Amino acid sequence: MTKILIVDDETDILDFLSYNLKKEGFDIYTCSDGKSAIQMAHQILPQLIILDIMMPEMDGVEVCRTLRTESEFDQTLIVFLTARAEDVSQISALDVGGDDYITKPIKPQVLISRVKALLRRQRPETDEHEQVVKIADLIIDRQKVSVMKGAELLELPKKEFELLWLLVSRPGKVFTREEIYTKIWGSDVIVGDRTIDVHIRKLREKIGPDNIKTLKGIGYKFDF
Amino acid sequence: MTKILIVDDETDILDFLSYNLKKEGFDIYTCSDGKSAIQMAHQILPQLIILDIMMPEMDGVEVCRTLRTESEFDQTLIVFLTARAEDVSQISALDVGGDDYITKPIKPQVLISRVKALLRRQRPETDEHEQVVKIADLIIDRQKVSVMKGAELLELPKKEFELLWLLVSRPGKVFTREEIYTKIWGSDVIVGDRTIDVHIRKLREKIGPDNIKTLKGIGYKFDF
DNA sequence: TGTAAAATTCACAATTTCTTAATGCCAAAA
DNA sequence: TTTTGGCATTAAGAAATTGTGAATTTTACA
Repeated sequence: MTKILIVDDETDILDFLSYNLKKEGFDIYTCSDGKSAIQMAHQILPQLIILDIMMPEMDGVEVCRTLRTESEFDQTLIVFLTARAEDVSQISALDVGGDDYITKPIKPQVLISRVKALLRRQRPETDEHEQVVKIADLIIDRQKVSVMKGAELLELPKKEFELLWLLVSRPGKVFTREEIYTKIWGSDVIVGDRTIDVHIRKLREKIGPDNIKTLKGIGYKFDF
Repeated sequence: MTKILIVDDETDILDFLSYNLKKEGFDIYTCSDGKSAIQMAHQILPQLIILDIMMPEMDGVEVCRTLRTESEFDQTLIVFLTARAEDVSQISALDVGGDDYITKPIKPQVLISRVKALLRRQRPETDEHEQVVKIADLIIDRQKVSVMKGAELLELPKKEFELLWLLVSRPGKVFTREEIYTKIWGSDVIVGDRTIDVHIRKLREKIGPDNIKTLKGIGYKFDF
């Protein structure tokens, strides 16, 4: 079931959103301030977080920024609630790692279709806790750290596996070198420019040359 | 898995309790004030709640009283944390519907045995894991702590057996060293870097070299 | 309390994986 | 056509990780 965490200091809005989304079959969690939101997010690990921008103490943008520094929330969708369409904070909100925003007053239909659209965009099979991804002619098992290519079993070394897992986590998405560095090596490790190329090459050697595409000057993506 | 909600305004204590209980395999949720505690309790529906009595705004006794008015929490165990054994609030705490109390300073052993005792009282029977596993050319019997390899009977020493049992409990899954440590030694025991290797080696000596696979930088798995 | 088995440690050896550096290749820009 | 920027390829050696035999410490229990 899709878990959604809603954060707003106004109880009315919390109730309103909860009601409408529960009706659609989502698993709703609520919370009324930024600090608890972060705590809860860690425990719930929701697929989507709806964040009011205007909140006392810690506002939505701040919460988002905090969550986005943690790799745990890489895949978590974050939607902002904002009072007026013209609000400048919308821009900074999306800058900070938000995926979308919804303006008040909220129409249930708009809310629901936005939420569904976002979730649809999200990788369908790889449900946060999902440990097996089937894509192209590959079955990638996170727990077994193994890849089946057709009937053949591949055992990739750690870095290669992580790289593949990253690319496959969002098929079609282009990962910049920067992203790949920070996610696989961590931002404090410094490695040369060719390191990623080499790993990409080894992956291609093993899983075939067609699935991993190079976009010159931009990055790599997994295509299928 | 048993869910435990811990409520305390002091982060140190929260961390301390979380750490010790997680180590025992409980599913831990935390929260630092009474109001959020009630909100979370509804969403998590934990089997047990550990409540600090002294908290700003809404104290533990108050939280307990509130929860006890709802039938949803009839079966929920509530344990109070209190600073001194003589604290009069203990009495009112238990009056109010608490199941037990623990006094600070908290000793991990006391904490754990209290919690387990309460849960044991609660839960009549837990169906244990399968006791005999047949895999590859092995028949592994948990109760007898013995392994048949073909027609040959092996009697493995405790640690070796536990390690084999762990690996075999999820064939194919890679267990990191970290996992192996915490599951077999417990995260508070410190053993050297080569200890696992040595046990793996002894296992391989006895059950044959092919079934236990090393994934460098990741861990070990049982393959078949 | 003595003793044997079990568990752990240690110092290296053996492997595997990762990174780099040098060079080639290609397409787009000058 | 030449230059240039960016990626691919390769092989080599660094670095990280695991394996091993023997020694040492612990533990279980007679």
